Amino acid sequence: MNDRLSELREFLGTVQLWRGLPVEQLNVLAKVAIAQTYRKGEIIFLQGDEGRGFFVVISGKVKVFKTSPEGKEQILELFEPREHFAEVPAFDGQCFPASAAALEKTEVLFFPRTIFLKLLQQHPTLAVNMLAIFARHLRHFAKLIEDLSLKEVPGRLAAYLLYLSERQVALSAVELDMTKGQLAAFLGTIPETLSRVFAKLSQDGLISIHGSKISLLNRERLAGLAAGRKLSTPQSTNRDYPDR
Amino acid sequence: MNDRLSELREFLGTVQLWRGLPVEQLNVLAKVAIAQTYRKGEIIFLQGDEGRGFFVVISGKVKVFKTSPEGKEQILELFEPREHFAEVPAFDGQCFPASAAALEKTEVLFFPRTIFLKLLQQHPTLAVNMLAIFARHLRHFAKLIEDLSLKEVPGRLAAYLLYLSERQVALSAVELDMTKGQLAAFLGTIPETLSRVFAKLSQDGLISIHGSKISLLNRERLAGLAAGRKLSTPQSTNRDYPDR
DNA sequence: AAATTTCCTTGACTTAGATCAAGAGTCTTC
DNA sequence: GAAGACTCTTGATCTAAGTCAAGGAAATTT
Repeated sequence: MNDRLSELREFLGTVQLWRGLPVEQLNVLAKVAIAQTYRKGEIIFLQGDEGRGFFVVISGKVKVFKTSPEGKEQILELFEPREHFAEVPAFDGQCFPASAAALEKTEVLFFPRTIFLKLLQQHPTLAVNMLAIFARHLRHFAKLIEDLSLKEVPGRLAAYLLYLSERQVALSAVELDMTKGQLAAFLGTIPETLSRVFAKLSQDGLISIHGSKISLLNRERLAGLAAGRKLSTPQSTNRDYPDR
Repeated sequence: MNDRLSELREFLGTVQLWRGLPVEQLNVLAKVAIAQTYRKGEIIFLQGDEGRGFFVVISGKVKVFKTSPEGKEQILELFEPREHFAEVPAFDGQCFPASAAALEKTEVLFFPRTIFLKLLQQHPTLAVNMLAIFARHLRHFAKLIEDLSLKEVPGRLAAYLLYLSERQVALSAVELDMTKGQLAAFLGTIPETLSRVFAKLSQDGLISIHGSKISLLNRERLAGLAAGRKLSTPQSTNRDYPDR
């Protein structure tokens, strides 16, 4: 067993989807995996392309997104090392329902659909892993639909900031994990609007901004916004439930 | 084997999820299924409720939806006889990510989570059925996100009318399968706006309306709208590509 | 470190679509 | 079949957010 292969096998063992797979199978996967490198901004696949397989991120960051004819973009999900994307087309053999591009220099492993399907049949545990992954995506999409349809941009931003502050350890400041332009596309808006909303929340004393570091000054009111309540008059600060 | 049980078993055999399940298992399912009836408008569960199991529609129609604090509603999916919903909470045991209500008098079968999980472990084919179902939902949600974020209401309506005309046999007229009010919530808007958009498309000669029957007069331009192009000046009718 | 590109912000303006309100149809149901 | 209750339509108005344009701040390249 040469070095590169065993290193690869070790990496594959840490990927959600393959959890519980015997070592021999990981070795098989390590052999059939096709390594690909993408430069910043490069397209990995386009919506409508034939879905020949799926991808695991080794390093870098990938966005899966939709675009309108006018050029507006909606990011569906972001993927970081050890995460995988495009499992649905790999599973059902239909075309990619969205496009994917590298947000920075990115290495991925590509797995052809055939191998994936064979493994899925042989190892029922894989199907359960897959179900867990699909279930997570479904919950995420349901949340995104709710945000787009029922919340305004300030609410979506507030929800995202609170989500970040849960994920990150830091006390009351969060660090944006993408550019503001990308965040705009993620929240279903455009950079100009996001910029204005940042300014508004800052003015109203809910946050303060230092580049990509955002301090959350009033979690109650941020949570209110995130729950769909409109930004109310400041009045007494720090009330538990701002008026609707 | 009494009559009601065998009838139930036969019905269960026609449900996607249980496809390929041996007859003995269908009998087990028929025994544990809990029949429930809901009146028109009645709530089946609310977003946030504990997900104790999932549902198969026997008769009637169910909407799964989200609501904003202000009362606006977004329908995520509609379910008709033989279809099932709330599989995700049944699988992962977390709370319902949306609410469900009966649109008319509806009979459902409820299956407790425990039985569902046991069967899933014993019959790997079920996991594959489930994956196919989840994959379909994911594609549907991705489409809905695209519509909400990147298309305007006329485009969403045009896409829906074309979808109906594919599904229904009729030549150039389609019959709406829900009230216009429900359609509005399905398309991410409100009845007033939908009504105006119907009027606009009718004025521009793309459709003609007779109650819930809609004739599609110009599929090319409807398809253009659905693809995200703006409604252009009528000029010469029936051009393949209206100017953007 | 200067230069070039990318990213972000701000201002003035436009617009799609929501809100509020009032009628007009339609369908139940008593 | 009259009464009541939904459902749909239309008008007037409002507003969140998109568009267009320009300047400034960062970051990357050479």
